[in-house]
Order: sequence, then C-alpha cells, then structure tokens
Amino acid sequence: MAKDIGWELYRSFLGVLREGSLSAAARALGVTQPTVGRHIAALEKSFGLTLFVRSQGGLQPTQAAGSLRVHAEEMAKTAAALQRAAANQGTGVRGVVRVTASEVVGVEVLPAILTRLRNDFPELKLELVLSNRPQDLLHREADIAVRMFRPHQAQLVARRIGEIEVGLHAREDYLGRHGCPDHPQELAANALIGFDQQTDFIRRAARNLPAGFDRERFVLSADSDLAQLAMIRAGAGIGACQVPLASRDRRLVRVLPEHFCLPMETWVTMHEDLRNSAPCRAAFDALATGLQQYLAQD
Amino acid sequence: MAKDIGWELYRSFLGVLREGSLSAAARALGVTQPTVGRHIAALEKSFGLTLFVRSQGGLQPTQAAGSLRVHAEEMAKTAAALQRAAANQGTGVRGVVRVTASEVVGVEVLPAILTRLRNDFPELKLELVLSNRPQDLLHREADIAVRMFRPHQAQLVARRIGEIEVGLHAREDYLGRHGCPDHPQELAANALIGFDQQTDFIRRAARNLPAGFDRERFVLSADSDLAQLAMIRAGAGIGACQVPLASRDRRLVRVLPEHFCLPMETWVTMHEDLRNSAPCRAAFDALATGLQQYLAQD
DNA sequence: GATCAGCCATACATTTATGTATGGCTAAAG
DNA sequence: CTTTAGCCATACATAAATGTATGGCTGATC
Repeated sequence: MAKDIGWELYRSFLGVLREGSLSAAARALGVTQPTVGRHIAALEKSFGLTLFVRSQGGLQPTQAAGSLRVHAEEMAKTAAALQRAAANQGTGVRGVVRVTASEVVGVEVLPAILTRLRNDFPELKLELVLSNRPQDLLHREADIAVRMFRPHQAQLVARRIGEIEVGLHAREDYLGRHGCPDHPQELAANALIGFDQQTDFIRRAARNLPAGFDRERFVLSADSDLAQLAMIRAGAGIGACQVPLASRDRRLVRVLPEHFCLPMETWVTMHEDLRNSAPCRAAFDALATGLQQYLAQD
Repeated sequence: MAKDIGWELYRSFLGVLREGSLSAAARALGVTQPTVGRHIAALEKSFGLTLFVRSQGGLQPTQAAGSLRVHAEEMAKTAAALQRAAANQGTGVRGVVRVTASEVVGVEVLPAILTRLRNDFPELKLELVLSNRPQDLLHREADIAVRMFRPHQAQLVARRIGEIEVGLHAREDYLGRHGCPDHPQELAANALIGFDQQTDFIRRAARNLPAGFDRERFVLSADSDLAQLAMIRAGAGIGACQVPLASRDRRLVRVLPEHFCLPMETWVTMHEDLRNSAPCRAAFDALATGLQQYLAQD
C-alpha cells in the first residue's frame, strides 16, 4: 500500500466538498486558496482518481468524491469530539458541552435550565443541537441527550426523569367560538393541527391515538412541532402538545384529556466516560433536576 | 474557541499512546522523534493540560490522555476506511477489501473461496478480520461481513446464503471405544467438548440445546471454536461443529442428529455504497457463491 | 460590450515544519 | 564499576508547506 495520507488533506477535501470551491474552502479553513488546491491535487494523485471537475465557478465533486464524503465528515465529527473532550478534561466547570434534545424541549424547556446553569458556571459553554433524530452519543456527536425513550445502548449513563404527557390543546377563545368537543367524533368538525410526515414518535404512538385524530382530518399540518405549537398558541385550532407546556399558558385549555393522552418516557443520557468530566457532570445534573421541575409543574 | 487543531497532531498522539514513547511512535509513523515530541507539546499547549508524564523509559499517558484515546482511534479507523474506499473507487477489480467473519468460517471456509477470488483478480488484496463480535459495517470497520444473523441495520446490502447446521460430532475411533450414544442421556458418560464462557450465539441457541449437553457436563472447554474443532478432530470426545465442516473429514461421525441440530442463518452483508465498487462487488459475489457451495456439500 | 466579481492556475518569496546531530539521563547487562 | 541501549531535550541545517502576487478565465450586471 502506498504511504498513508496526511489527515490534514482530508480536512481540505471536506472543506471543498462543503464550500464548493477552493477559494471558499480556503476561507473557511483559514488558509489560502493555493494551499487547498495543492491538497486536493495531492489527494487525487495519491488515490489515482479524479475527485473534482475543475470549472471556473468552482469544483464539482465526482461520484467518487461523494462516496468518500461520509468518511471525511466522520473524521471532522471525531476531531471535534476529541477537542471537546480535551476541553472538558481539566479541573473546574469550564469547557463546551453539547446537548441534544427535541426541538420543542430545546426551545421551550431548556433555555431556562441552561440559563441557570450558565449563571452558576460562567465559564461553561453550551452547544444546543435540536433534532428529533437521535444523535450518536457513543461517537460523541453530542455529550448529553434528552430523549423520549429508554436508551438501549450500553456504556451510557441514563437517568429517567419521568413521563411527559402529550395532550390535545386549544386556546380558550377558539373553543369559545367552536365549542369544546366532548367526544372524539366531534373533532372532525374542528380545525385540527397535526403532522405532515409521520415521525418515529408518531408511528410508535399511533395505536394510542383516538379515532378522530388522524392525518386525513388535519386542516393545518406542519412537520415542525414548534410550528404546530405556535399555531395552537395563535388560536388556529386544536393540536397536540406537551401538557406542562400548555399549562404555562393560561389561555390554553386541554381538550378530551381522557381520550387523548400520550405519556412520553423522558431520559437524560450521557456517555459513561464523561462522568468524571466536571462540566458534563454539572450539565447532566442541571438538566435532570430542571426537567424534573418541568414535569412537576404540570 | 481556540483555533482548530491540526489533525496530524492526533496521529502523533495516537502513535505515542500505542507505542509508549516518542521514539517508538516516530518510527511507527515514519517521522523523527523531535517531530513527534513537538506535536505532543503542541497538543498539550492547545489543550492546556498534561497528556503524558515524561520519563526516561518513555511517556506515560495521563488519565486525560486515556480518555481521549478512543477518539483518536476512531480518527485512525475512519482515515483507514476513507483510504480503502478511495482505493476501491477506480475501475477494475483492484484495491483492498476487508472481510470479517467468525473464526471458524474464516479459518475453515474462507481460505478456499478467497484463494479462488485472488486467482481471478490478482490485483485484489484482502484483509481478513476474524471475530465473533460484529464489526461495524456502517463505519467501515470492514467492507463485507459474513454473519450468522439477519442484519438489522438499513443501508446494507444483504444476501441470505441459507442455513448452516451445527451438530454434535466425534471421531469414529472415539465412538468405537466409547460407543455411539443413542439418547441424550448417554451423553453424560462421554467426554463432552464445549464452551467455557457463553457466547451470544450460544445464549440464543440455549433453548434448543438437548438436556444432556450443558456446561456442567463439559470435560473439555474452550472459548475458541477453533480449539473445540481441533479437539473433536483429535478424537478427544464429542463436541459441536458445523455439519458441512465435519462432512469433509471422513473420520468424523455425527452424533444424535435428531436431538442436536442448530440451524444458523447465514448472511453476507455489505454497505450499500459499495455496490458500485468493483472489488467489493467481486468479493461479495465470490463469498456468496462460495458459501452457497459450502452449504451444498453437506 | 465593458466592467466587475469570483474562480483557478502558476511563479516566486517566506515561513513553517521537519530532519540531523548531539548531549544528558536512566536502567539493565557485562 | 563500566558499558550499552534506550529514551528525551536542544541547537542547528534543511526541506517542505504555506503565503503573496499575478494572470487568465467565465458569467453576471450595467
């Protein structure tokens, strides 16, 4: 096998893939355009294949380059994880902790918790990754995850927070105009706010949904849970949201609580290696207690 | 955040972790000792923490360095995967394909298949990883896996080969001396060859094991399936092995076929991105057809 | 069609990283 | 006790990578 290739080259390679041109990649990486150009040339020579088709508007990746991209991304993620891990290694609660959560929790619940945490530890930095797709804690895409299911991977420290209940809600003035439904059948006559594409959670919860609440009846649809929440708050109709969230807003009224009630098991998880990391530990504890308070306010 | 750290530094870091000294790491990496020393110094400066305690006998990693190691290893694995992927990208069946399989299959079955493959494609190189632990195909720890269970991850091309049967066997001269058991109860009077620690496969198959074949009765134990096979072949007693394997050896006789019969579903799997890679494709096909022949010789 | 902005490629200067050579140190072997 | 082999650290020389400056090219805009 030919000599191993310098890892720095992969960095430039990924930069060009992401930015689309040597010049842009150079700017992003903090080097100059000829340097990136030489790196790509060196890679192509090593591999013996064409990675990019040069053009005046930039470089277009070949199919080969595309298939290598995932690996380069993985390198970048790992490098970032290593750097974060190193920053969290010293004594004292300082460094960067990356927290992942669902969009709703991240926007509605975490800010207050993380603000308190930051007040307690001003040297702590936080990165928030909002996604309904579970991040890979084992490979440190995130340090701590707030998830709605029991983690099934080993090597994780997991704390069960409790169950967040999801129920149907609407603003009282909407219900005043349309009447508050007493039976699921009456839902059909209402402006239902729902999902567009089925998410994992919905699929799992589908069997617990009442008959009147399904995709065909939705008048307002959005894949974004945040958008659905905003529509409920705006009085657009009846939709599903977390009960403790709705109870913060006096104008929101729960609809058909006995027919529509989805409890979501809530967990805070972290890689076990991070137990000895002061900043991760602090963030973990703050999230656990903060979320418990969130549940208790129900 | 401080400036990003050159990925090359991580390489030196991992080298020192693996080799235990600057000098040894330098040799392994093909650079000189001062270079590695500077890299480590640069890393320690960037991180603001001590990674190694210098001593005359070498460098001893601190706890911090140890906790960063997994990430560095991950970088190395990914870099290797990228390089392999690149090598397999060109036209023609050349490059390195990494195949993983169980120890028994790897030692007893694959050599013939891979030899034929290499004869057909002299420019193809093969790496064999023998392990009962499933390798991570998604992250390209291996390109192709021969596994005894249906793959549950998406993004994988999987071909079902059939079922390899596992049965009890012994050499005929052993049976001549001790008599061939007709009922499971008679097993207790025999020299049983079995596992020491329970493997995943055993655990899953446990409910299908006959009453007379369990851990307490084993006279000869080994975790290595290869060692068990060798003992069976040496005429040491009765043990379990793959039926097509035993039928190659005329001296081996199957024992209690109706009571002890564990079919193992056999699959060849590969990441779907590799379908367009000529060398991986060739290896995949060769493995699939070769294993099918192996099953058919039963 | 002329101007401008953005891009890549090349030639040259400079900085940076690396290699070479050496000395000091320790632990084990003679 | 001496020798040897292995290691790290430093000073200096060298090679390699990077930056600077420039020219040519294309496509959009006026």
